[in-house]
Amino acid sequence: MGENYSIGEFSKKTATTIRTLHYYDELGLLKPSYVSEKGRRYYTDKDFITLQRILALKFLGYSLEQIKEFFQKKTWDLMHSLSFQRNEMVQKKEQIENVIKALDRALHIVEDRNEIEPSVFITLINTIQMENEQKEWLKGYIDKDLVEEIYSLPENEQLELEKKWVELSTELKKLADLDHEDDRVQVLIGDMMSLVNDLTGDDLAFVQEISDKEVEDEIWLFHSPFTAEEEEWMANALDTYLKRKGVHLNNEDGTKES
Amino acid sequence: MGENYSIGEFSKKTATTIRTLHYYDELGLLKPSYVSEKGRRYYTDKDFITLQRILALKFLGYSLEQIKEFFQKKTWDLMHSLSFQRNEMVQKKEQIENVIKALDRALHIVEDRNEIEPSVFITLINTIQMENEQKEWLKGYIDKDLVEEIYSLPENEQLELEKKWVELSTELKKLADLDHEDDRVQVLIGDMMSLVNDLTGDDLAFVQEISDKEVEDEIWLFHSPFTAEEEEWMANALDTYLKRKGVHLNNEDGTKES
DNA sequence: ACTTGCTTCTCACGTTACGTGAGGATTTAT
DNA sequence: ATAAATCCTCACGTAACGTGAGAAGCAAGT
Repeated sequence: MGENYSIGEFSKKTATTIRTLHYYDELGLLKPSYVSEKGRRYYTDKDFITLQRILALKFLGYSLEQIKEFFQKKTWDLMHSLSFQRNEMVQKKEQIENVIKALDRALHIVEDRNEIEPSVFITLINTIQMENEQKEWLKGYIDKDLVEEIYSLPENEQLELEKKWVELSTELKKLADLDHEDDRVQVLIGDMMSLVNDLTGDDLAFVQEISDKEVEDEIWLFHSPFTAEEEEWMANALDTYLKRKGVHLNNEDGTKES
Repeated sequence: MGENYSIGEFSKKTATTIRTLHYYDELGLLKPSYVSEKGRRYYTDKDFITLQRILALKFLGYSLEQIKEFFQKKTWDLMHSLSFQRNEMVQKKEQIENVIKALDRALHIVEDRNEIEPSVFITLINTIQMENEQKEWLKGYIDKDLVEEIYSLPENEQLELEKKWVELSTELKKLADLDHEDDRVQVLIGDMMSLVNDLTGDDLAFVQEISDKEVEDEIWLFHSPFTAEEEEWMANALDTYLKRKGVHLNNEDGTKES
């Protein structure tokens, strides 16, 4: 009951390490009730209660420094303190949820194809990570409602789109040594475009718009998975594609039969 | 395009502090493409891509050390790595959710009564924190199904019970200088008992059972909000209560009218 | 050439809550 | 008394930078 425990006994009873008790002593958070002449620490039941307090507050996410203050201050606005702490924790939780979401999406894409281009992978993560910033950024370039629409896709459609995008990007990178007018390339470019169309409706022009914008002074928000050379190659391929498409459209508009 | 950026320019473009870039250089994570004779660092677009990779992986919760390894290793089991990371994050999330739950319950109790006995408060947090450990512990003493039943109460009932428990504990502590046979004390003890009854059905004996158990060698899992003296006082009050109740019960059993 | 002013450089200590020895003193058991 | 536990006090290590301190580099104006 009213016994004195050596630090070893006390640490076993409380499932706390000796080092931790030393540390709390050093901080002045929990001084043992009795210290022998030659410096040995002895704890009592009273100290146990103090330790419980410390552990409880630590569990709630307070730092040892804050706990020390609580112990010293007479007045402690519990209500305010608790709800503040709650906010902190909720934020942390949301942050973690974002990470989990990103991991899930990455996993979904990686699951069948165990190999993935690092650059494509990184771009994907960046896209997920900066979804919100990107939303704001994109709103500067295309219609706001459209942006909201893009990001309000149902979960699984989003996943499928991402998957397709990864596949196409990967394939395109593989073909980067072919001529940009090669049919295989043009097919992929076409697929890429129709993927974009799925998102943007039929506003093909928006692709051009975006690529023409000035971004000199801004922070580099994201980069494509393609190198500078690949980007140029793709730009050419895209030009070719649009030209042919234009012709094709004209054909359709003019004479229905080729 | 293919420019060289000073560390200041680069840090602005990438929204990364200079110190961070210094640090990554030191770790060998991101060495600037070019270093002048007198030690000035100059970065290029290639470095930007590397930085993006670092940031993306950091976002997913990897340490800089791990990221360094990823960069060095030829083979990188992405699938396994990602799902492992997912588990880690989910655990973290659950931990935080527990904390939030505890904060919510504490807030609910504190909300009207802005003042609360520290000892009562700590006990409450401990109770919440160690709910699972307690469940296992209690199962050693009372019926397992009963334990499950206690903890499977609907959310709001749980909250109300806790609230009542805090109120009663607080009131009891206030009356601790009165005689344990005082009627006001006995009323509170009665309330406490009926609260316990709400949880345990009519098994009054279980209170006795628990208090008689040996706990000498075990880790101290929890403590009551009462001091040693208060506990003795309460034990006496409880004795008195049970005795009177016994008489009363006998009365009821024997002669229905007093 | 000199001064002003801005940028960058390299130490190097501070942060948080302990973990992990090192080396010596003290207590307990035999 | 001697061996075996236990405990003591330094004191460095951790992760990812933040934050000066003091000195040097660099472009521009006088």
